[in-house]
Amino acid sequence: MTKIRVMLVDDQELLRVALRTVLSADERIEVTHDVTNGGDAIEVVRRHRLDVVLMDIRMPRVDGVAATAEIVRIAPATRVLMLTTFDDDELVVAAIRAGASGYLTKDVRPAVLAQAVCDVAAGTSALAPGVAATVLDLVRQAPMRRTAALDGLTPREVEIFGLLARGRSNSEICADLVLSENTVKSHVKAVLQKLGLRDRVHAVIHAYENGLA
Amino acid sequence: MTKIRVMLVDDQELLRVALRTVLSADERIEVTHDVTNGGDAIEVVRRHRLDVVLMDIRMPRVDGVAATAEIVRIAPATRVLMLTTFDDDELVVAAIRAGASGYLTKDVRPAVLAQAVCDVAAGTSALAPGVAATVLDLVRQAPMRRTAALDGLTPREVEIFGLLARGRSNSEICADLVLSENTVKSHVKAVLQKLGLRDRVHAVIHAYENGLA
DNA sequence: TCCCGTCTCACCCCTTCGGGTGAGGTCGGC
DNA sequence: GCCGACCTCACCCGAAGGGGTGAGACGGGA
Repeated sequence: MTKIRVMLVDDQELLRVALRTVLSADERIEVTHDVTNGGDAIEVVRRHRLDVVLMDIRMPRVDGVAATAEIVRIAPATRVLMLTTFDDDELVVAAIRAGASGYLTKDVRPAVLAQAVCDVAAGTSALAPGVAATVLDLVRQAPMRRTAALDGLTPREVEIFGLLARGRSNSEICADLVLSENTVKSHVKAVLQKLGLRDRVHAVIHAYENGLA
Repeated sequence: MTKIRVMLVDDQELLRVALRTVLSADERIEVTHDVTNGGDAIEVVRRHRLDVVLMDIRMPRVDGVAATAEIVRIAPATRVLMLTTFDDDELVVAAIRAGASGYLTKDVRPAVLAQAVCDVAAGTSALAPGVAATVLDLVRQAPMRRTAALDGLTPREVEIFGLLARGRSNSEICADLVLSENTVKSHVKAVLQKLGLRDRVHAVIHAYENGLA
């Protein structure tokens, strides 16, 4: 049986050594490469066949998430296992969306780490317990990216948009905000125009697609 | 230090014995109860303080998902760890939504099981590798519950609903389906009426809220 | 066979909506 | 003080949407 070919990607020399020691102790695993940043990792993936890339999410130059996206693009068969010092919600989601097969925190116990590498190599996934909770929460209540797909809107318009997204009619909005219907119509018009939306129906779609609902 | 109080819920005697043996071998864990169905489990939770409920998802009478929902309702501090023979996508999601803190398959290795019990007792979560993949997929591409929040709609109406959800106007729909606008309006009216929706805006909301978009 | 559900279409009516235009008031920065 | 952004409101218009009603055609099940 051939060993699982693993590359380590971490800017910390000490940690790379530690990981190499831990993983090499497992007879199923062979650490074949060892680089310090995402850019180099991508180069290695381009030139060699790898089973698992164990990557720190925070690194100089090309960060872990970007590197992951590129790696899964050029080598779909190669699994990426994210490694981080803490379970940051946003990074977890970003990493998963980028195509990572797992997400572990660095306080993971050696045996678990080795097992996780084997798991992802086998095509399954691995989540650290602390991370799993985060991910489960996301499944429970659809994720909401609070970014501004509301660019250029004034505060009042954002408020109007929120009501539009909830399906309120103009007359309801004017009741909600104690405004004249004409004013509401003005705001709605401004919102649609600024966001380039055809009508309130598309405003609702826009809201959901951008996680504002 | 007090031990983690665990209840086993499984209709298979043999498995309960096995679980009890495995878990009792861990000094952090104490198996305090042992029942054969969801209804009994709920009763026990009502009367006793438990840390973790280890529950089979498939059981006669009250199934695991329903029991989980009830347990987390009446005892939010009690964690439910789902146990199943295979990782069924739908059940995983149902269990998570019901409030389960983890989901393991029965082929889990004893040490991992014990650790998982401790993990969820500590407030984190546990996912079997095979299950983790399923859950990650759900995070990657927004989950879609293909269940019928479309109850009572005819095939044609479902089709119309799909277009409504995408923000198509009546005239666009009539072009899409090669129908007269009057016909489209008839269908739209039927859809809104059957689903109890006020207008197409609410149809869009309905679609997103039920994962049909 | 008849009936019912479905799909199709028509016509009328009224409300809602979106676009256009204009305008008065407030507030903060230059 | 002036200008600009913002909030407020008004009026008009035409298009789109939703409610009501009715009806012809088709097909499958009782």
